[in-house]
Amino acid sequence: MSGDPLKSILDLDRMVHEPARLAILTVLSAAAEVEFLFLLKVTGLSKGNLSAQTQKLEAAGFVKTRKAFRGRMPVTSFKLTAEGKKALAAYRDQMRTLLAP
Amino acid sequence: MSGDPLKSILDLDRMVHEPARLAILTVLSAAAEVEFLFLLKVTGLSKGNLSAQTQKLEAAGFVKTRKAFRGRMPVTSFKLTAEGKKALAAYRDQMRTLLAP
DNA sequence: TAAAACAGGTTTATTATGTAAACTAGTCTC
DNA sequence: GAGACTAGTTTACATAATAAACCTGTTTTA
Repeated sequence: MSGDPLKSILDLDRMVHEPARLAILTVLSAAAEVEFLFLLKVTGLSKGNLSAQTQKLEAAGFVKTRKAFRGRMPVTSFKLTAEGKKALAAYRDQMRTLLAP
Repeated sequence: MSGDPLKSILDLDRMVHEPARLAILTVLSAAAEVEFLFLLKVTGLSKGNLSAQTQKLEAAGFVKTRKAFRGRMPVTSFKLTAEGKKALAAYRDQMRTLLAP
């Protein structure tokens, strides 16, 4: 199924591979929906970085953003799309293969 | 032994994490010493990129470069240093931990 | 109720980084 | 000895991540 496992390293999905985004995706993969401030705490990213990275993930089609209000305060929530789940699963498979030998 | 596995994603060693270098290190970890042109073929990197990345790995202390001649032609060879082996092993451990849950 | 402090983010600006294209020094071939 | 080739290196460019500053609205406090 797979080609050369070594050259496949160069094909790693950079959108997933970047540590900040990998952390975000990992959290999202474990819960149905997650709020901005929760992500902020569990990942330890800065607000600016978290905002930028989630926007990139959304632009890539891996994450769906939902904006709402709780009382009068804004709340932004994220969830993985089907495509995002697929991409993360593929990345994990590739990484496992690389770590195996 | 480890702290929060999520936040540890952000501590991934970037010198190892970069795909081009991860490919190089992976090859080096499987052989005592490896030549430039061999690396070029098995990794599929461009010459310029391979040269740049091996120099970074050397500057980081992960790789030792040896320059010699075969006949009259230059041959550049690389091998992992003890520090390089340690860094790669640590990276693999971290990645395995992240993929486990 | 005006001012100050805070919440929840976003935008802009600054670095750093990876990558490719062009170059170099020397060798081989015709 | 002119041109092509080998084995790389250097430079220049384009992306990218990160931090700092900013913004809109809300709550607190004096």
